[in-house]
Amino acid sequence: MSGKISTDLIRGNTVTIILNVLRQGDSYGYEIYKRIIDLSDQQYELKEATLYTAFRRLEKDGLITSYWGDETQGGRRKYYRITENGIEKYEENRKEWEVAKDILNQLITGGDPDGRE
Amino acid sequence: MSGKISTDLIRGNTVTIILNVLRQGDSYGYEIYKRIIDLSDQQYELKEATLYTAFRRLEKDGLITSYWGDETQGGRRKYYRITENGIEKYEENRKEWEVAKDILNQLITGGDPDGRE
DNA sequence: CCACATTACTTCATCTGTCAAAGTAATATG
DNA sequence: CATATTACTTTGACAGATGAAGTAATGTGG
Repeated sequence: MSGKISTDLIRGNTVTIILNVLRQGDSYGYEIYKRIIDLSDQQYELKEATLYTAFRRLEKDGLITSYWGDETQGGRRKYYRITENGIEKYEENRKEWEVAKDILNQLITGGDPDGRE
Repeated sequence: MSGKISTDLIRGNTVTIILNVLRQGDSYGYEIYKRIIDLSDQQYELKEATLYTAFRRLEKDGLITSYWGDETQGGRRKYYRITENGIEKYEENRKEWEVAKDILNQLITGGDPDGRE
């Protein structure tokens, strides 16, 4: 599993992916990490380092906020919540993806000399 | 036009896009540059610097070869031709894109709380 | 005839996102 | 009690994309 698809094909979608998970409710790093592997049918693993660096950026940009969970006993968990701006950003990115997908299809399969298009 | 879609959404597909153009016949830098803008309906411009750096890489990797055109008068043109390995690479990348597209759709729109999926 | 747009190619420094690696620390399990 | 798993963090390195600057020839409108 994981690493099945080139990371460069995902690049630029990381933020949208994280925001999409958070749209479904507050969550913390490790859970989001697992959720993404799950959503991708074990075909893509967003590495932890990437995930946590993205959190920093998202928080700095005001697209998410964070708070520590109140686990009295044991493992601390830092929860993330999507903001209004985050939701807007998600909607934008989603639309952008729909457009990019079509363009990419055209660029990758367009003008096919084998007539498969 | 151009720059409409984020470059990070295209990243990783540059090579596939170039190989796809060359599958349709030998071509030279500037023509390929124009062709990509054209194929994308003026929505995406692969910058010249990106294109030419990609040529270097592709040639080093044996996916394309190059030769100077015999324009006796004026503007020199360096033509590129796709190799057997290049064609194989294209087929691979194309398949990888098909897979990545589905996974990305799932990751970006999956588990939608608005029930749009 | 000349200024400017366009064709055509090149190089280099910089930026950004991704990730390997290494680490800390607690809990669960056999 | 050793090992796996959960959970979070930081840092350095790398690769691909691009801005910017440059060279040079040809075409074109005035």
